[in-house]
Amino acid sequence: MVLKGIMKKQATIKDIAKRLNISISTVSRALKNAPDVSSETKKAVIAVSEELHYQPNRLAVSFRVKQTNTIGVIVPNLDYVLSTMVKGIDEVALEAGYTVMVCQSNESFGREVLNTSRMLQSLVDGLIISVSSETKSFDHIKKFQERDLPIVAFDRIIPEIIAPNVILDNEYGGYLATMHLIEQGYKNIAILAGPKNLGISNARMDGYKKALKENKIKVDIKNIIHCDFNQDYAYFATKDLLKSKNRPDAIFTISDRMAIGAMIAIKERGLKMPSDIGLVGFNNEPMLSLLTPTISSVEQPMFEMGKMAAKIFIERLHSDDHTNITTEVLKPRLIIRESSKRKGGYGI
Amino acid sequence: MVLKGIMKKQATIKDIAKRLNISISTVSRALKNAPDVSSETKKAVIAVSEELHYQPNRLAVSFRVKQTNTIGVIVPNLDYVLSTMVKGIDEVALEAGYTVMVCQSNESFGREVLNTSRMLQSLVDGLIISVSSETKSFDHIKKFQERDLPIVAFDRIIPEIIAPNVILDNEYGGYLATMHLIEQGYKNIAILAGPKNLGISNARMDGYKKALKENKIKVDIKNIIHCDFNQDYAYFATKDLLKSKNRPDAIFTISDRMAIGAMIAIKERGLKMPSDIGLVGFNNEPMLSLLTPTISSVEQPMFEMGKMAAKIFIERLHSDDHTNITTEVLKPRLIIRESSKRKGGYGI
DNA sequence: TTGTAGGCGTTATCAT
DNA sequence: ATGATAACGCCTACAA
Repeated sequence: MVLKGIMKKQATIKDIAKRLNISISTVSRALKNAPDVSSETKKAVIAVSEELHYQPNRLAVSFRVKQTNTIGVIVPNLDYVLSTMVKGIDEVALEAGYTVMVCQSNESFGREVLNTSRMLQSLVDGLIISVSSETKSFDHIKKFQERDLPIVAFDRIIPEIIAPNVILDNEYGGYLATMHLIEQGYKNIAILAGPKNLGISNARMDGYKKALKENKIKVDIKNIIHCDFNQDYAYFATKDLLKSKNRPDAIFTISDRMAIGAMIAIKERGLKMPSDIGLVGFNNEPMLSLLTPTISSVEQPMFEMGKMAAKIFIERLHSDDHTNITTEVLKPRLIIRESSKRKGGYGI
Repeated sequence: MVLKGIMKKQATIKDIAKRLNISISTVSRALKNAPDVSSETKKAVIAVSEELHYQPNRLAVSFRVKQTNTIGVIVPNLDYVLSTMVKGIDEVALEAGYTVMVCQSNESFGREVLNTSRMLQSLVDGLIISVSSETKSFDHIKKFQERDLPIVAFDRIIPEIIAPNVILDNEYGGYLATMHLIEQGYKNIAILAGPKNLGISNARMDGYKKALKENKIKVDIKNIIHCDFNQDYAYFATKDLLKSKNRPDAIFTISDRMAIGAMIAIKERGLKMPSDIGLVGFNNEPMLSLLTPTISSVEQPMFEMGKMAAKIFIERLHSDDHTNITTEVLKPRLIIRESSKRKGGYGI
């Protein structure tokens, strides 16, 4: 039951110094290629350090300089969209010499708080976070600010007083999808939205409403269904929708999982896509092109968003000015497939 | 361009000591509830530490005790299977008070080496890894051993001299799938295997061969196709297979992505599943039940595997005995769906 | 160009 | 029960 430490002791600058009969400060300087060290000593130091397989003790350095070169990343989960975004973060961070530490909150506020506090206990230089759906208070995030550690929020927005955001233009996404359905001749378009208070959901719905209004189509409240981000809920909601007297002739779901649920209900009802009813999802998960019919969807620039978040983060890390809090908004694009395309033209 | 440190200085045990006019050693002891501190001082220390919002500086502690309470996890990517496994690791680690640091190698050996070396530079207490497909040499992993840091490999096996493994019984998975196809009356069963030297692939193929032999079916080398773990390769391979004179009447693919590729080729050829040809995949990704027809697949206990890996890791961390290197083998199960079920009976 | 010395926050080994 | 002090590995004024 004894916790174990390091056995084969790592060489330290002390060892190098001893070997060369010089002081540790000289070694330290030589190792970081300081200008005021003679090239001979430098060479000697390098040689010995290699011979001894010297590796700087990052813990000691971090402790000393109060910087870990580690970025904390917290995400609600690692689904297709988020794991791709994380890959983008990784990409930029690694290149900039930072290590990324990924934690999942599992959409739980408690877990998120736990993660932040662990990270805060000195292991990270800042935080890139996509908050859990439960997160309504941001005290745990503000704690980073109090220590002047940069924060960047991505995917899901948080109040701008707190941190810069990198998000998708969700309204535009909803607008794109709805406009497309209208162009294809659908008249009675329903939306499966997410929970009522979720920003992402409302934004996509706003785009939906905007498109309808622009086309002088009245927004029918019966066509707006709030349900969980979940295939089963979407299935039942769609089932109900299709039973109603004036059933919709198209459905826009704000996630692909919901689109799947809707699709199943549509098929059960014996309706054909796109002729009887149109369907557009959101996220463009790869499986959509494998289904019958293939399903149209709004695609996010996931990888780009991750890269952008990391880029902004690192900029802030290297700057003293933390006042200019910006919100970076990336544009989605629509991928048109069979489920919604009933006119000729140039869909993809 | 100035790197920033911590602004609002965190309280330290020194501050607490000063406030109470006692020594820092007493504070340190009180804080960790040592038996030889009077309960009064203890109480006082706790009170002040709360008032000052004292948080131990983990960096200092880690530096001092040479232990970070962080587990490094390296995976080739964060696809469905691996991200679920990571969730399992997370689960156990968090509960045990460890923080998990996840890095992706992107199936690149170089990236994997970089990740390990960064982690090794003192930030982690050990490593849980699923090696990249490029990884043939294990020196970078052995370095952990040299420092006596525990390693656990999961999902993809590495030589047992190096570390304990938590893997799936891949042979049994291949056996299950093939037996099922035989039971369903298929006679000429092909396998889309992975690259020739990949352990996982060979094991699944061994199971395939075993099932055939048990049923006195000759293993036909023309029915064994090696191709990349990839939808497109599988598509072309299947296309070729179906063109051959004596075309197979069933295909077992060692991944679901490959099954998709095969499915597309089968449909193009105008063959029906399961009547004309049977198909079984591997991994049981959720989308399989959404396809037409739904596709049978071998399911791994992903979450369990993650938990198991973390459990073993933590056991080793707390034990001095590192000699007993075991390989933990978990059993997969077969999920039978439409693509392979042409007899009655109790499939799922 | 090089060396000396102090300190980062904590733990642990001595004393007292 | 408590205190003084050294040490962990490294960096960085300051001094020489």
